Amino acid sequence: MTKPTMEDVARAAGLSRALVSLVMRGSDKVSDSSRERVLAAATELGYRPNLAARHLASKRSLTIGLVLNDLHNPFFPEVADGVHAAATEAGYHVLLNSGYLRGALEREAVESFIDLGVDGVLLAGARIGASDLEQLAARVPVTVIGRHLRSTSVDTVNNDDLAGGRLATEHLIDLGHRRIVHIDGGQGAGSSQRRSGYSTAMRDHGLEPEVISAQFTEEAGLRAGRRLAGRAQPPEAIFVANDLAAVGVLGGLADHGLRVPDDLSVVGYDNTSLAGIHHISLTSVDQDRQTMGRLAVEVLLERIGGGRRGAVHHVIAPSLVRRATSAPR
Amino acid sequence: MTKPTMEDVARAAGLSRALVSLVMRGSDKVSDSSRERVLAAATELGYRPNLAARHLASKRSLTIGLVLNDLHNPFFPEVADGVHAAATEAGYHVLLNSGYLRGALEREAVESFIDLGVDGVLLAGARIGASDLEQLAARVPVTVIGRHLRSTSVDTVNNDDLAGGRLATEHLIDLGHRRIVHIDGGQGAGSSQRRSGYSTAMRDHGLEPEVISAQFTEEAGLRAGRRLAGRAQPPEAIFVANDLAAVGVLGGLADHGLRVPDDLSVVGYDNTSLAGIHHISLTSVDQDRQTMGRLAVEVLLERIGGGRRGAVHHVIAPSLVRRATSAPR
DNA sequence: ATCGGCTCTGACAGCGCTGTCAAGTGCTGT
DNA sequence: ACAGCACTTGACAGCGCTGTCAGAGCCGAT
Repeated sequence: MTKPTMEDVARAAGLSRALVSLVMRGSDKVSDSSRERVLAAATELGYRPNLAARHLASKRSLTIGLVLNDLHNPFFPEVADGVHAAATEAGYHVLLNSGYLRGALEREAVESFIDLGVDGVLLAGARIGASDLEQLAARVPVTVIGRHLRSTSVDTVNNDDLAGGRLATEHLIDLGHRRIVHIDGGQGAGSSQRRSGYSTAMRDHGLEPEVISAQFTEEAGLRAGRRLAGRAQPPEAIFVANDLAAVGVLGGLADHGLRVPDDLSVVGYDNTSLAGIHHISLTSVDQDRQTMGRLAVEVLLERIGGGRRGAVHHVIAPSLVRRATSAPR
Repeated sequence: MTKPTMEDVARAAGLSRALVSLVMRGSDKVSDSSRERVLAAATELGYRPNLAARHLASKRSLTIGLVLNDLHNPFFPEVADGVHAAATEAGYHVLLNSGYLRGALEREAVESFIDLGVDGVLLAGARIGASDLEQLAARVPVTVIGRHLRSTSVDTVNNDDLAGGRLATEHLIDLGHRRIVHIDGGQGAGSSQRRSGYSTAMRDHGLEPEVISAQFTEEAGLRAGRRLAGRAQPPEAIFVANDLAAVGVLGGLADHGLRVPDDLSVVGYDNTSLAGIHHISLTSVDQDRQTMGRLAVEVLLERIGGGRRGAVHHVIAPSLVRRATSAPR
């Protein structure tokens, strides 16, 4: 009933506790036959090393903590998939926590990871301020996903939001649209880069950019969509700063009887599961979140293991996924 | 740079290590002044108790593990919200992990929680087999959310799927529909109860039930929707076993030019964020997942603390949320 | 017979904390 | 002045493991 310890395994295998410890740590100084006997005894007893004790003694836990800023946002699960896959391959455990959209809870989540003794922390969509992040990085290796930072101690993994903004815009221009409006993401991560990608693409083609300021929420998109649909002359196309807001925009347009893509085209950003839903089928800019998650783990483990000093800032190229909401003029 | 220990705090406060330990454990045998000095020294040094050490010594961790079966399903985040809120109030930490939709990984997630020494495990939407769950429950307190089990050692928290199925069906009947089809969720949790809720409600009103078997996925809904839309005489209304599949159904109907709710009504189940999206606006049966999460924590803590023997099976009442996909005939 | 080389043992200290206990310390009331 | 009380101390064992080390045992090779 009580959990078996190393002692128990050693006794069952008829070998010493030290040897069992060596086997558990994967030492190569153990003969195959002994290893097998130990392993057999361990599975027999259902033995599993006590991580708390192991960590206490070894100062490392082979565990990394992943804090997702918002569980509700379909952006994050896929990042988590990538993180989980890469970490598992490297022999690390992943602990998850959510910031529940509040910076304070996010901090608390990170602190509790540190208390538990994780070897490193991954923050996806962090709300925590840049200076707090620096302080954090002094205590534990930190990698931030989905937020651009000019830090020398915090590694980051991002997609190229500038290129993504340009990509979306040029797609619409290629389709023959000229009056293209951008609904932006306010203070949201990557929002300003996406906006300037849009603006420069427009200007490069001799078009006048028009930005409507909003947020990364459905509600904000809905309002913006209604506003645009209510105009005497609605735009020919809209590039929205993320999928959630884009779906809101679709709703707002539908309220006014505007048909997508017959009357106008809409492009989103992030290519979340939402965009892929057949009933929505939103053309969107994809950032390969799975890869971002993997990359983040690699970078983090590098820092944990090698003690790299300088920060690494990875930027991956976005791509466009064409669906049913964008069509030629 | 290195993390401060109790020793350090004691020295800084000019008190003994034993006293610091008492303060950290919230003992009432400490004078207010000493308590304050200790606390002041602790915050000064940025001291945080090492959870691994604490757990090792005390045999309890004040931590519970929450395993979400699938991060991608919008059903779960809200459960997590409730769990987090209730656990925090009770002074417990919550560790999250995902089963990434695979039973084996789910098992692994639970095992790693146990290795870490959580005081109890919460499983939301567990894939793990019933007998495995029993075995698990012998090792650690377990509560399962969103799955009906007839266990004497595992507590459960569910919504009343039977009543929910009836609710959805009667709503459609009340609207004047008679040829109402149910698209079910196959082996999915609660699927069979929802199905029989539908069937009995139909029969109670002298109507003939018709069930199309599908799954809890958008893809399955899409196929079923297309199939129904292609009929010479499509049904007047469809009750779909969950929101994701219902959204698929909407897509399938739209493909065939059927308008919702003008040509037929659609009702989903779960009232996920998907249903609330304006552009979708799906009438759906709501299970109060936040409350379910809270309840699950209460039940779990009861078992952890009191050592209750028998199992508790909570069932909460679902409610209908009317939106734009259902209308009078 | 001797010498490594390999494998294994037993012992020990230590990780940071809990939990218990006998033995203080200082203060109060009488 | 002395008991009684509330608080504090120091000591110790222990949680399950790591990590290191001297040394034992056994093997084949020289």
